[in-house]
Amino acid sequence: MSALWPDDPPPCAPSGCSVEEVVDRVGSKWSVSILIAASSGPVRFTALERSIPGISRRMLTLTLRNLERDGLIVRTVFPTMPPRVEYSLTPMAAELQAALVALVGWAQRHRGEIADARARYDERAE
Amino acid sequence: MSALWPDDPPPCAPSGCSVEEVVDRVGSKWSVSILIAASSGPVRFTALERSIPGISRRMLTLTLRNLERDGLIVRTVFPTMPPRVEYSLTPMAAELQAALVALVGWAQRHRGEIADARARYDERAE
DNA sequence: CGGGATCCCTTGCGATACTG
DNA sequence: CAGTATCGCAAGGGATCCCG
Repeated sequence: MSALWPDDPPPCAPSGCSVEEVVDRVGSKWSVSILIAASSGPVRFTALERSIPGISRRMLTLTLRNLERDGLIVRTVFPTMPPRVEYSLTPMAAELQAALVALVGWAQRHRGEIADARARYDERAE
Repeated sequence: MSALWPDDPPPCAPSGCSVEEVVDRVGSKWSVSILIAASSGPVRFTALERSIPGISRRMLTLTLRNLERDGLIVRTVFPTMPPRVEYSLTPMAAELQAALVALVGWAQRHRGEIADARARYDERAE
């Protein structure tokens, strides 16, 4: 077998690149918002809806279902009247929090820098 | 002004939630792969293409343009024949690396757990 | 309160072909 | 080598209405 080309970057990770898995899981528009909003303990549906500006009922439901499917969120139904449903993070998702917080922190620190870069790029292209 | 509802989770972050900005920037299908592949120093177009399995020429170009626009990647053209173009991370992107690596590490550690959760969820729904 | 069902439009993205 | 151009589909996601 031939050796890898010397100037090629390593293929993302040893033994199979799971980068796309991350993006598929966390890259949907609302996943990160929901995971962060749910990190402060069990949260109800409506509370989530209020704390995430701009999200539609439909996308909140869909994203919650996907997160539940992936084992990141636990859905608990209290059969009361009116119904009460609580969402909370699994231990696996709690572990993810640190990375997510780092990511959001980075975005906030460099928000202005990015905006400037965009403006310059767009102006230059006009 | 009324106080926030006590049981509402905090709105993602103090002073404006930039969570969606992060996701928009990093959440596109190939961004993370490219950023990681480019972290080992200046990389040429073709080298990137080889090290990211499954990416199309079109998406590589488009994603690189977006990353350049956001100030995450610098594009350097050497006017030789044949042409030679190198891509490298900006300091801002280098700072992002740590968070990205953490994210990928998390995905790899929990890959099996997630697959299991999915299988159980799907079986239960059938 | 916590959703599900539909409609519909925008976009991401792959495939393919052409170029300096 | 390092792209650009065009086509076309399928998924993502918003709006709206309905329901137990």
